[in-house]
Amino acid sequence: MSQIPLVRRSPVPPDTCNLAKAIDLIGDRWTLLILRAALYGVRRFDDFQSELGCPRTVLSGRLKKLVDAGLLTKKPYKAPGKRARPEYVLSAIGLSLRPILIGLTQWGDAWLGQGEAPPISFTKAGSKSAIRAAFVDVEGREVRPDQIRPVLRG
Amino acid sequence: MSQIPLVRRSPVPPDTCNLAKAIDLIGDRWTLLILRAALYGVRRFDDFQSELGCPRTVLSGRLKKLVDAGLLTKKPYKAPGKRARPEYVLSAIGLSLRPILIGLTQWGDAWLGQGEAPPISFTKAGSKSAIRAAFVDVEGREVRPDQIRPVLRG
DNA sequence: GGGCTGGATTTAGAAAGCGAACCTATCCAA
DNA sequence: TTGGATAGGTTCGCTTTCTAAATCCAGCCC
Repeated sequence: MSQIPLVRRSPVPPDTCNLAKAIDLIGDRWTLLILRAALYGVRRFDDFQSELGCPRTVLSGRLKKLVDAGLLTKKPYKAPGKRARPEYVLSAIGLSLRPILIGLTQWGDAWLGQGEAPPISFTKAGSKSAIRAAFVDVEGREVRPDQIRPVLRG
Repeated sequence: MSQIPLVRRSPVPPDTCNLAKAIDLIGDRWTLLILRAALYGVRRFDDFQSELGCPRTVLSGRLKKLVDAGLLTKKPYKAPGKRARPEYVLSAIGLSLRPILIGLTQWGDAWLGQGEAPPISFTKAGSKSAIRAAFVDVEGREVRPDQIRPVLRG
């Protein structure tokens, strides 16, 4: 079980913590659902809207925020015979959230799935066995959770 | 860059997706900040409150939700000469979110840290070199992001 | 008993969420 | 050239949630 030792305060105050900053930026229901859809390949306003079922005003605001933050890039596309419209494409910053959201998916599969087989899983290209989120050292070897030690700077 | 192919709809509708369920449960600012603090070892109502600076009513509600969902366990503690009070301790379910939040921390360090050295990092016990969140196959060997393939059930 | 302390609830005003209707620019067809 | 269809986005009221501050409540101490 490896209990975490009791503290009265976290070692990194929230206002200098990059986790807290990340939570500020993407830590709300609609933003996370937008990123989920984007990572599956959704790119267009109305597709997001019908996927999420959220108010258009909220969607519009969230997309703007994500573009401003650099997670999404707004670029025009043009279907033949249609007018040009903007498309919201994940940038490298946004794409790099993929492991985190896959990790959260697997966490949900394990604990919230009510025993059902997960609707989606992930494998290594050319293999059939599942992969999972974990920690690795510099050489890419797994580090088990009880081996993890936080190190404060300074 | 490996662009994600355009889709009009995600392959897993949000209402059967365990990622969406996870987002519903923990995908809000305060809940995530509570879990962050809990993973650092914070356990008590007032400590959470002064750590987060959130309204006590919100904190009380969120703690209840997390206890109901089984991420936190409420158990009494007693400081000598004080009355017994509840403590909110992470369960195995809650603890298993650690890789995800560390992953998000490192994502924030990489993209939101404005070039500053991260205030906290993580190493393997007995080592000095940093570890990072990644994917591994069944044998515990790293799988690089471009090697990941989603597989739909059925 | 009376103060102290740490959890937790009440209340009233501020902010964000919500659904539906509307606006706007472009392409196509008549 | 006018009219409709379409996709992106805004405006408008209404409801819910968030917030801050005060209050409550149960023990433990003296």
